[in-house]
Amino acid sequence: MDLDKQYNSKEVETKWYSLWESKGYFRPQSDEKRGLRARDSSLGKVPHESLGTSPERRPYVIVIPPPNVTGILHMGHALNNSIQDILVRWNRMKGRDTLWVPGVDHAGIATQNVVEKKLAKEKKTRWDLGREKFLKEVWKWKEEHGSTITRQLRRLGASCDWSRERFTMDEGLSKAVREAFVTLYEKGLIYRGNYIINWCPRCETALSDEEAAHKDVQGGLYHIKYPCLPAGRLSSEVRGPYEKMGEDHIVVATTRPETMLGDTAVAVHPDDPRYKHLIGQKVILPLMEREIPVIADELVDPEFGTGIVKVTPAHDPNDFAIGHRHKLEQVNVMTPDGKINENGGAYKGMDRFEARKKILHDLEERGLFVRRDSHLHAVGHCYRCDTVIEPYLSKQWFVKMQPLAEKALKAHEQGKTVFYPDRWTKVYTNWLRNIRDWCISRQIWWGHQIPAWHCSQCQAAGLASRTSGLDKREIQTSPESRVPSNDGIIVAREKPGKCPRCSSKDLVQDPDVLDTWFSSWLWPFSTLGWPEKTDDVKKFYPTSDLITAPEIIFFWVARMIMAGLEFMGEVPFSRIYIHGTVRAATGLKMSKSLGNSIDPLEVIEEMGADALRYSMIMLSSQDVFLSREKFEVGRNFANKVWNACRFVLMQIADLKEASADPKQFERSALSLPSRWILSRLEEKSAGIERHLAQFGLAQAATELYHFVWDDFCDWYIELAKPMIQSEDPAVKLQTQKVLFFVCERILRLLHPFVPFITEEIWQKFKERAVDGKTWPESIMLAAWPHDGKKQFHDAAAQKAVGFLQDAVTGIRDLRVRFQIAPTDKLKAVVVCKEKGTQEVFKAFEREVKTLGRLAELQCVREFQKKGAMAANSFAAFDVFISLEGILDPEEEKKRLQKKIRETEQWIEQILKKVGNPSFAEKAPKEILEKEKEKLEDAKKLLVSYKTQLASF
RNA sequence: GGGCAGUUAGUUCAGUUGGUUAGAACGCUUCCUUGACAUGGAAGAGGUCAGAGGUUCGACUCCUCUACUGCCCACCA
Repeated sequence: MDLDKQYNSKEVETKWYSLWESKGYFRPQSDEKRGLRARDSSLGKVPHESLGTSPERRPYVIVIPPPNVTGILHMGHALNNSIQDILVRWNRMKGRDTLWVPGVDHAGIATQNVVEKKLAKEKKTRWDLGREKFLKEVWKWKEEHGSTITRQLRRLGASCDWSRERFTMDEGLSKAVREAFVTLYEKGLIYRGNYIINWCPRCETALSDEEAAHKDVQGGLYHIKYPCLPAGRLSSEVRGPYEKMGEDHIVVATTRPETMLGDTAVAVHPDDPRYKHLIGQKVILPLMEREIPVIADELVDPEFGTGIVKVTPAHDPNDFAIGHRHKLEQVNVMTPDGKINENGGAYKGMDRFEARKKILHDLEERGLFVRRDSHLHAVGHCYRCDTVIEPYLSKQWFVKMQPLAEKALKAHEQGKTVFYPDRWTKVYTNWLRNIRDWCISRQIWWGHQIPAWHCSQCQAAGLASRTSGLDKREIQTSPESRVPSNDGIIVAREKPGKCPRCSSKDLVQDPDVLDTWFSSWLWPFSTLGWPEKTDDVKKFYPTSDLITAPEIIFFWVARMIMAGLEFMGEVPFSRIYIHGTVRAATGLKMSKSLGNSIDPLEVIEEMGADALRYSMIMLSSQDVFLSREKFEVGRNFANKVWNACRFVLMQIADLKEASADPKQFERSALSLPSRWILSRLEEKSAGIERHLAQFGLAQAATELYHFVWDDFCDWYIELAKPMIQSEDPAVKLQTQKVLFFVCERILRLLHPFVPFITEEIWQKFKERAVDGKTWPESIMLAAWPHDGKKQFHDAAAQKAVGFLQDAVTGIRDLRVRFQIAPTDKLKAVVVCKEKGTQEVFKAFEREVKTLGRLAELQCVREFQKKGAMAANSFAAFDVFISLEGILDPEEEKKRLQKKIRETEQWIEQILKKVGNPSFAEKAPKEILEKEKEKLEDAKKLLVSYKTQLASF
């Protein structure tokens, strides 16, 4: 019946989570076939309030950011999912139908890398296995390891509907991907083109702009001489000019010398007076000994470097653009794995960085190397493997983003998407306004293969573009327009039987797969069954809130909104809560590679999931800086709650009428402390509700923490102790009832934050209650205990308990100050003029005596000194204790004088404020009143101090 | 280069639309193994609210500038 002395978090957590899940509590209420959470059935009916006080009738739905299948739960996830779970549990308790769809994405590149690494240990590559076998390996890996993170989410207490768990490679979601791709293609929003993209030579795949992480790198800016070619002096002496070049050269500056092998021009600014005469001339590209023209382009910044740029259209996005304008040849000098190819002459086969060294060396030998400046510049790195990205010309699939972004912007203008906190709105809209096309093809195998088929017949017939092979990303010598090209390509939802043009059956599917985000951006509706017209789609789309970290706004949030608008005609969610980033105490991002990460699972093992959750939430008002000790706050709090409830259960052992019904209380029958705690409870519930409604989880958690610890444990329970000992059985009974009532409500308020411990305790409360059989089976199905009513509000009780707290604190202060042993029972005198205050102390005699450990408490109107006494003064009263033989009068005088000085200063300050004529004129009345009250209080205090001082 | 945050007690942070003598947690000092809890209780010390101006009767709060820290974005070779 009673709680164990020690809270066993591990046991409790496993017990309740499996019960909740097996009973189907995580499923939406509307899944009626399960017969669960039926409000009106005798099982689920809550006696004290009706469930469903929420005016919101739509279901509460959130989409979990799919964690990556290769990942494990890190602190960022723990925070994110704690927040989501709190919101879901809170809304569920408010009676809303709730749905939380969990799942993971297939993390194309990351997962493939993991499996390839495994193969590498057996000295095998994916090519050795071939596509089909390799994919089998990946699936096998996924079956074995892919559920780690979802298991960990359970440990955290996440109340996801696991029966609806999804994976981006599921058949249903794959179908959604194909549908989305084909639809966009048919609308002309997907095209295939030859562009400079971010290429990872290690993963050998294209990356989107978002997947290229730019980092500042201290590199070199190399100055290199390109010999000029005077007209008429050309091919005969190719090598000759180098030696006697004299002034006949120009100097270009570059950070990537190895790309010079692919230079097809040199550019200057058209208005640069230094170089105007060169435009139209030719220079020799050293090492390759090619003749290349000097052209003029606005893009060149005359201020940077030498003002002359080498143009490599196949290896730099700017140069690509310049090359496009000037119809330059594009010479690709690199292989997909970052080596120099056959276009690189003597450097063929060298690694790009090795080639750089060799080229610089060779240039130096020929006297063409001028100098190296140290240069800090941003270099793209693969976000998965951190390899330096190579801007690379290749044929890829793209999504035309502008039309999609415009819809999203319009929706935002109509107020359909709101960011919390508001400042992220600008980040979001700026990105949308400057959006660039999205490269969605990846040259890997793990993922959704692009639903496009190439007809060999058509391509052979020359109808096709210059694509000759599928796997070779060969050089394209002329830029293509961004118009979708149908040549030899058939895009379809399923594999076509034959080519619609030539009826050939020789069709080969495009080997590329889609960017993982191309499936993730459909998540809010693909997980509900789209493109099928399922009941779930109808009922749960659009969803309610999206909770995520800032780094994912572009990757995911913006794209989901665009997809929602495009495919569903409606934004996928209207509120977007961006929470802080979890960092190590040093301020760095937590990451395993830095060795500064804290494993949430370890924290759960050590302190419990509730402790982890509560600590994180309390810290989450902005970026969360973590260290192990920070979790002690939550652990200590959980322990406090446990023990307070244990105490309550012990105190009500003989209580027969324990109930959660608020109607059982008649104010006139209640003691002041009981009236006070009920009033506070109501007040705090409202505050917590207010905070939760606008994602103020940290404030809500902090407010609850202090209410439970300070108000309930430190004061109410302490006040209740003497009341329970009361000889008046009515007082005792009433106190027991209030203890039970308030504590049960606290459990419900706490439940969204600390689900496990509250369930464990609440079940004991349910056993104890007379009407326990009519309570719901689980606290997670109980009603949220705030209904907006103000039935317990009690200003008088709050004021009275305020006096009591002051008096007790005042006495305790005196005890400590004069080092009086706790066992010494003192005599104390309260001096107060107002009758109301006197009555309060008369009513509180027993309580003050207990809490202040007094033998005797007197309450008088006028102060009469009897021997050595010391006092603490408050505006409404003074409290004295006798200190025969302990008090040092001189010390006490000094202290009083100091107090008097302080109080005088305070009064002066107020007078200055109130005395200002403009203040009286302009300040609001309430403020004026407040200031006057303050002044009164200060004056009373001053009188007290002076009276005391005079008595010495 | 552009943008956005932050700067409050020894440390980590609160501080709601300007209006209590600026708060909490941890740490620190003193005391307490009083039958819910030492993962506890009581009391206390500790702050020119980054700096400089401005608006105002009144600024931690609003505005401007400066300094430092952090984050995001950006094609300057």
